[in-house]
Amino acid sequence: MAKGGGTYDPGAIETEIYAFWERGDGHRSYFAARPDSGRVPFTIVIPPPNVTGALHLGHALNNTLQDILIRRKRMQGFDACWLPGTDHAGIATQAVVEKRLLETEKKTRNEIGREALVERIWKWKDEYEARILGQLRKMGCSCDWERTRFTLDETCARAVYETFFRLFKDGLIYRGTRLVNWDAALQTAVADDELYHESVKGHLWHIRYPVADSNGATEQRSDGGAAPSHLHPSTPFLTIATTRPETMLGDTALAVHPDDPRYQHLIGKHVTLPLVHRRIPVIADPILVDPKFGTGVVKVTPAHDPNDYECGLRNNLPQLNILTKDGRIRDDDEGKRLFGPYAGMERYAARKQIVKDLEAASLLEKAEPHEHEVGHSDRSKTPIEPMLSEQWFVKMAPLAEPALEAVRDGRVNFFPPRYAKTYLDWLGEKRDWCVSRQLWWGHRIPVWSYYGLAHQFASPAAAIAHGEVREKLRLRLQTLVASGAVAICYEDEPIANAARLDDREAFATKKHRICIADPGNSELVKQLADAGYEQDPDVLDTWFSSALWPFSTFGWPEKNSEQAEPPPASNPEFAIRYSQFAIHRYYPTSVLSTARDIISLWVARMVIMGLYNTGDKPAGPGRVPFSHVCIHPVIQDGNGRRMSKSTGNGVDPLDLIELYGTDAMRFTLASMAGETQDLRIPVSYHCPHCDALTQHSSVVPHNKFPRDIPKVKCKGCGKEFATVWADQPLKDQLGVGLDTSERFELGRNFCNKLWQAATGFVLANLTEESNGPRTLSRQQLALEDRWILSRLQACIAEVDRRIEAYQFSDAAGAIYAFFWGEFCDWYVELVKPRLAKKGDAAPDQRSDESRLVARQVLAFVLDQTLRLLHPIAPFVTEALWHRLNAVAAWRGIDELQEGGPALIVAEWPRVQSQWIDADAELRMSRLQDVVRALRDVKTRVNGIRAAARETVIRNLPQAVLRADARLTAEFEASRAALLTLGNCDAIDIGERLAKPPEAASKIFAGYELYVSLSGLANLDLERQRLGKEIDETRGHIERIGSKLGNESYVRGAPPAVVERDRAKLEELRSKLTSLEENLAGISN
RNA sequence: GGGCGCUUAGCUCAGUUGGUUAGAGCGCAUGCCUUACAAGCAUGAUGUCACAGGUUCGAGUCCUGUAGUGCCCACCA
Repeated sequence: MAKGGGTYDPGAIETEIYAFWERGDGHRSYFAARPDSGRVPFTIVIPPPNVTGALHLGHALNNTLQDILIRRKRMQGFDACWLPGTDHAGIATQAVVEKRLLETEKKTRNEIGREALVERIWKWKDEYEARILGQLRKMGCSCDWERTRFTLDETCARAVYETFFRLFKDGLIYRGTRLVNWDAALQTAVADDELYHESVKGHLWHIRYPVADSNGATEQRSDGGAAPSHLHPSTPFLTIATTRPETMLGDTALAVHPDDPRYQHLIGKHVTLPLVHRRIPVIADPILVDPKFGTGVVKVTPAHDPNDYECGLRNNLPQLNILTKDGRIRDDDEGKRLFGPYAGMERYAARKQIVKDLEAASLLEKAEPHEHEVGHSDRSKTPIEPMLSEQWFVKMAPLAEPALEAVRDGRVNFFPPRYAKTYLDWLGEKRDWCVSRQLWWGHRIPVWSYYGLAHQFASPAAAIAHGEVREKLRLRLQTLVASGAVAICYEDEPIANAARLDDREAFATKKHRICIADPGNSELVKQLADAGYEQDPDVLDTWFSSALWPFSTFGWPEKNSEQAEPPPASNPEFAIRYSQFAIHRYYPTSVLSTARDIISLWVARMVIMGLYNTGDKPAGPGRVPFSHVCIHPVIQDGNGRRMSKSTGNGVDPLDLIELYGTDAMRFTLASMAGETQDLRIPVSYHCPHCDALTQHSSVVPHNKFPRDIPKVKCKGCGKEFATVWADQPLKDQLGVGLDTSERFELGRNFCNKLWQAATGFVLANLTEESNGPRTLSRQQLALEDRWILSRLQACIAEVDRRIEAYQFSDAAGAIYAFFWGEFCDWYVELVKPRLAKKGDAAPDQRSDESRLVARQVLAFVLDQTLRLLHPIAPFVTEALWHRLNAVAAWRGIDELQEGGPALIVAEWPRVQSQWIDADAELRMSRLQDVVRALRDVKTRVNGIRAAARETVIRNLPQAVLRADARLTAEFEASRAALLTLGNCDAIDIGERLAKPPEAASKIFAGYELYVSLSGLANLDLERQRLGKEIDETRGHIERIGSKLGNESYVRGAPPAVVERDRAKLEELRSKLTSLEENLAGISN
């Protein structure tokens, strides 16, 4: 082969190989699950990526790991089912589409309306879903594409509505008030994760609240001590501090700590709310109040502060909302009455005015400048207001307990196990789950409300007609409730059974809500609308549908889902649905792979819903959705920040694939995916103009919005270019800088090494002669054959053990070390002489036999390596598999096996213990010692010669290897290898050989190597080296000696350890003697 | 503030129940186009295992504390 004959080019084969897999066996894709195969299923559902944008490196990692698991199980003969899909991601997606709408058309969602907005979001979803699924394909993911789901598609929606209905019927869903983050600009609630905090310069205002029960007299403390200084003797007051003075309008109490001696006498008394003169009580609350902070008095505004809200609940305080939806002080009747002059004012204007008025009334003690973090809406960039609103909740207490139990009793296991704590701690709080969101993008809550007799009818006839419509509905509802298609809830009474509907009067007058199991029943929906019902405008939390993902995707609650028997072949349509919705087969899934940050948001809720839904009966004890949860590390950038799109430091895996190849990316990610540490990957931009690298995201501020960094300035040429996250026009205009990181060279180099070794050596040596392989016995194998086969068994065992434990980096490392460090570096080099053909110089003695055996071992080891590596690096291994099949269809040692048409479905390697060979490994390690020693001597000789401007030598002329009789025979058998690999022209091997003059030496346990340096190099460096080694050896002897001299060590340590140290000491002493002799021998 | 990790070579990280002289990749140094591979080969150098105590015959490993760092959760009137 020509020198420098090209490197592995992944781009050339990846597309073709992926198409090959998708074509499959001509009947079905190799990726498709085979529910009719009779094999044991192995299922993974993908954590559905958000359709907000493209995937980044974090997704690449997670999906690589899942593909590793699924591909290995497929090869092990399981019916592997990896279900792909995407998540509608509620607010996140709606927000990006609204943002774009505003940017491109200057319109708000209210201007275009609910339907039009939702339509646009669907378009966005189609675009990004396609991009995401395309990325997964490029990454080589072997998903069963026929099963691709979307959390908002019809199949998933059915499960959502069914679940909501069951919860509703079981009384596990209720309406409650909750503080939400209110965006007054967009007039919507925003989720916690859509907030960002920004430091705002404000003031801490200290306000005096006069004590109201004092009759103007000095309050006496119960212990008779002096009043605190801030209690004015004539008009006592309490001072509070606040950053939002306008919220005082909503105060319904002041709180002090119950043990605070300063305020004991005031607990239970009242103060007057300044300016608006409302009496509010002074209460004691040990949770809200820290007596050491500030004045130890806190104003309580339950309707506008989360802590105050909790305090209000504890103390039965009224919740007084002071704000309108657009951020003004309320000016409805109650607002006018309570807030007087401030009613109707914009919130910040009100703040200003209130401060001014307090000052005027001498109730403002002081105003300190104060910088604090204020929550802002990611979408409008305005400060959010905590505001009370009515929401839907799921009761967690009864649901959480079984889910806790499932982890405690080991039905669900976390890997690494420490993450079980995260899960248990969070679920243990059993906090009710707010499932409603004030959005348009999502599953609309399937509840219709009737608000009693609110209708104004145009005429008496219309009223009568309406009554008839309602009566008809009532009768129908009775049937529907009885059949379990509808559930009804009267005001405060959670569940009404069908009998309640007998009460026509109540039905006509009372507020009630109707939850229907199938909101797709348009005829019923219309009937409800006609009868004066309104559907709840909100949608469900996106995690609600995510929680159902392990079974909603398989068609639950499809009827056939509980049937275990296959459908009759005579009904093809049913057979397809059966196959598609094979929940009986693929649920519970086998393993879930995800990052740790959504253990509570997602993992816990899947367990809850799985247990709740998948029992034999509705709401019966169900099955856990997976038995293993694999928590993989988080990818960080070079500065240790979590990699994500929103932080602006995300990396598109396609960039890395373009630069390094898919297998290289996957192998590198797998190599880095350890159990304890997150992966830090410094990334740079590859300038499209000048190829220079610019550090990635080194200056992106964490909290600033927008976080997008679509433009980057090149450090090399100074030109600007776009990042992959930029919009297309910008990309076209500036060119796109690809993300890159030299970390991925590890994988690229390994893939190249595999490719070169396989095509350039193994396959090249298999092409000639066509004798097929035959079964071989141990006697026919050379030392290196036995050794590499033994090492191969160790590698297989290690890879198995590591993948089973989700220790991916160790699995990748084991293959790397075996193939590169043992097979390529040693076996290939050892076997080269045996492959020399007749007529070549210096053919091996046993040429024919030996050559054929070597070829067979080469083919077999490559075969096994390709199988082992395939889950991690699927493309290059599959490509080589086909090439190997072409030249050696049958492979094996003592048992032959045909390669098979596709590696993706080839059998996973098994450890064959008959090839584990400790003797060969020991002999080989001695051979390696001698070879390394010879190379070392040569390198040092050449170092001296180069320094002296002499030509370097290619080979050492002569070496002497002194060993006992047994080892002499052993080395004699490997003489050729010693000479070739040790770059040595001649070697004497024997028991009592004379040490050559002026010799460099290496001392091993039981054998010594000498190389005369006469005429090659001066001896100074060898003397130095020996001196150093002697020092080291003496130090070592001293350490072990003193250890063994310590009686308590000899008594306390295990005998085997002591024995080993004794032997070691003996060995070191003899080594020291030799070293000293050698040094003396070359000293003047 | 609570919880969970991390701190080992210049960089990124391994290091199993405590037990030989603490390892890998990259980088570095030297020499090599040795007929698979320069994305390569060979050889070599590089460590106060964050710090301070403790347990032990023996600590990178176990315990306590300190400092730094990252993530998750809760967030201070």
